[in-house]
Amino acid sequence: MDEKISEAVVRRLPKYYRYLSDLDALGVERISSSAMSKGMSLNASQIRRDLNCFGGFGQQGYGYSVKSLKQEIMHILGIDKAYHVVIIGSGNIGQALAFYKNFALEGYIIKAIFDVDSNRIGKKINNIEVLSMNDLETYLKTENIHIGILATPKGAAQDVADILIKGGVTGIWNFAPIDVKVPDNAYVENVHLSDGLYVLSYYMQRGRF
Amino acid sequence: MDEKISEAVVRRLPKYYRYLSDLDALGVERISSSAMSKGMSLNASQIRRDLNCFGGFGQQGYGYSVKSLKQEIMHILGIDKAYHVVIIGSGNIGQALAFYKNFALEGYIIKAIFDVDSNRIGKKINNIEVLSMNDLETYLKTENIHIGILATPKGAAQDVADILIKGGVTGIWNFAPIDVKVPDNAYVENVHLSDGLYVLSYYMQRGRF
DNA sequence: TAGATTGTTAATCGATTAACAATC
DNA sequence: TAGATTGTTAATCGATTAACAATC
Repeated sequence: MDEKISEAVVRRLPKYYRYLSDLDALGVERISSSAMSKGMSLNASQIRRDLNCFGGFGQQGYGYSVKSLKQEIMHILGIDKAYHVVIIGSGNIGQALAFYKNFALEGYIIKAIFDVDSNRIGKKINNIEVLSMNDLETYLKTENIHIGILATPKGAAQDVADILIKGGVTGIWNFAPIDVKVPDNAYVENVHLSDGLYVLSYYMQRGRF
Repeated sequence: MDEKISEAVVRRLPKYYRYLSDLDALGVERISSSAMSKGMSLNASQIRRDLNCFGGFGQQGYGYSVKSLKQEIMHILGIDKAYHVVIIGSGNIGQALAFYKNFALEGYIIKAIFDVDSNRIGKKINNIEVLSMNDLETYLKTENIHIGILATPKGAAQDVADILIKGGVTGIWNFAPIDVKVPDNAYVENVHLSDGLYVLSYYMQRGRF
């Protein structure tokens, strides 16, 4: 339970969360690891092992309570609390994320958008202010921001990340096509959207083997 | 060389491609696996092993030619040719993707956007026509489309995927928060954007261990 | 040639799966 | 209690890393 938890396990947690949310929405109350196994195309042993990294949530002879397991995973992922977020860059991706309703619903509250383009500064996107990049450093001194979303061009990403980290941000969700580096006490999730398109092209061409 | 190539290897290819593109842009002509190792934070053995899945691109005592290795990887990934693409759904994500200039530059040519919203049908987004979902099936009969990008709500995703596959599409890039299923002769890349945000939250809360 | 670096085999490590005793 | 299903240990599998002979 306090062994180091592998990234493979962590990356399966959102999948469990999604699956359990769906079950819960359908009114399903309990589920066994073998039923989950079928529904999610994962091995039942793996599911039990994954969950037991965090605690014994099941009950022998019964299975797992959908509602409480979902709740546990929300808590493990840390998505049961509110985060203050800024978006840097109001281009296509920045805008799409600013408009994405689910973020607010799930507690990721977008407090401001920053951009270098003077045509955009002062405007609002989905009722969120667009501020000047020049003011980012000062802004971070007064506001308590947890997460920065990088939607800048490649060249600016690392510099902006540095400013965010210096300003106390501990999580960066990076959409720029470059691996941004952060110190050990912060964390970055590099997205690399087009990598997925390349992998898709690979399999379309070569088949699955 | 004709062993089954593991998905782990395939998912590293875009990373190699990005790194080599950067080197090439900087005018670097040759690189050794150990230099790549440092630049990419990957083990040098792993790099040599990965590349040798596809052929012996290096030269003992010299290393790899940046330009030709980049070219080889482009070819392996199948991104050295043109793909015809349709986007389904003209919401936030659909629009952002429609506006994304790099796709066209890299040979992913967006031929049309489909939507159910009559307010959007007939309009243009970044000079690409928005057509009615009702016409998708017919459209696919006359046009040769390789890739469908799903940017629909969750509930519609699987149905639309089925129509795309029936219409001859072999690759689906799915942004809807659900795992879409396709037959064995097609391939789907499920994106699940918010999973990354959850994983980010996890590490922000728990640290890396 | 001597030095460098690959391609590849062998060793290690970690993740997945199977098995089963514990227990609800 | 009997049946079901977990939690967990042991076995297997695959991926990563190390080592080194081949060779440019």
